[in-house]
Amino acid sequence: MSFDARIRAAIEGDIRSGALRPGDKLPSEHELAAQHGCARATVSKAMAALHHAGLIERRRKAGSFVADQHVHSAVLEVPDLAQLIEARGHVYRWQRLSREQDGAELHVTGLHYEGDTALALESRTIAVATVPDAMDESFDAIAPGTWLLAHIPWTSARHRIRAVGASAEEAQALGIVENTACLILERSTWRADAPVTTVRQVFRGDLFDMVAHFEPSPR
Amino acid sequence: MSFDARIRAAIEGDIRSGALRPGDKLPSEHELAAQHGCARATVSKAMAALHHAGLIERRRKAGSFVADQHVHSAVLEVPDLAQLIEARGHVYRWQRLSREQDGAELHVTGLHYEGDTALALESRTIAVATVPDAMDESFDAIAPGTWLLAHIPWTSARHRIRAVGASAEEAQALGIVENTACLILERSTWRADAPVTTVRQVFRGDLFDMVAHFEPSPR
DNA sequence: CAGTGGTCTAGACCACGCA
DNA sequence: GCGTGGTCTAGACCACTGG
Repeated sequence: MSFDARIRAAIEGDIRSGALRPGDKLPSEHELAAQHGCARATVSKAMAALHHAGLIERRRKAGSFVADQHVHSAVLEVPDLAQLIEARGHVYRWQRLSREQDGAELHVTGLHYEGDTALALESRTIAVATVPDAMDESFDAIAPGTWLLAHIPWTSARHRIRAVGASAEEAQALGIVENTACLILERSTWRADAPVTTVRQVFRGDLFDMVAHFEPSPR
Repeated sequence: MSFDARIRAAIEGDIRSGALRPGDKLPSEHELAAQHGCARATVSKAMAALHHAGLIERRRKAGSFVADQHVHSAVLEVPDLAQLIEARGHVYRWQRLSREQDGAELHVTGLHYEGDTALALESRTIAVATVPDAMDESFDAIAPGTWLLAHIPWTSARHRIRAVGASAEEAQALGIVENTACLILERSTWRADAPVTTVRQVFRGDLFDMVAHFEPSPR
């Protein structure tokens, strides 16, 4: 194991086991370098990684300290529906319901099927100004999300997750009783501050959930 | 700006703007060092950061490449209810409903209030073996989650998010109609592989949602 | 002011994996 | 083989900030 990994593992272990508690002061980079018999640059790299991972706080002149606990963020797995459904051993299918152009916006709705069951209802708006190629696409055979992933460069996104009773229209499309609890995922996506797409997916609450992990460790 | 940040910004900008597309090859560390007039170690640090952020892939002998897009994870903000409610300008209150010890497990249920409205029903199990101090705590005035944050060292956690219609008991506790759509957050927490606590929180769907951000950039 | 982290250099050696 | 990234060294200077 590299010095880098060894130093990180040693400190992370002390924090996890409780030997080091939040607020405790760590040795200086100089001391750690001497202890481990390596150069300060190597210690610096390890400490930077621990800092980046949120395990420690660092202050010039004062030193490095074990960070306070903060269970307030987790890595959410945003599902790629085709992948998710096939991983479950079922057949994925996209059925387009509508496609309308309204000025600079393209509106597409459709259903994501897991086998013969409608799992999610999607309504999407695509900003034609940012993704002009979308105008030439029918989205008849390919889901807009899949198509967009392959056609637009990097983006940032904001997700909102809620629980809502299905409306009459939503219930009918999904083949469930009105007012059944559904998980709503709304996602807005940007490319360098230009809006790309906004999507609302209504999932059958009885068939779908989301999972998120919180790992305070640096991978 | 440091060389490190300058190099990262240059490459990230090219990726974001679309000048560099997924799969494109980046210059070698040697070339980048020459281009920017700095040492290879500095380039290496910048590239390692871009790799860690998921923007590039690196293969020995082959070189570095712009990574494929993958919108499949996001940072979920797991709410600290007291903070969240006070940020909304309301008064937060915890009301314990029950506390029972069952062998090595401590079971606590209660309500999280936003002003006079019950926002969430919580049922929690605490592993006494991992957190013995919990036996001396009534959880009458302080929510178990808040208490645990201050009393246990670092943990990992798994979250599951679902939409479910409220059961009769849940509906009564929350003051809503049975079968109303609710957001369920289940969280299990560990300390170094030892279970700490499992909690199930039932949120009123009409009053609560969760937000997550996806940022492909390094911070 | 003195000690800390933050950054950088100009080398070096190694492991990997493509040609 | 040989170019690539991965890691490391033994220095150095600077910026910040706490005592």
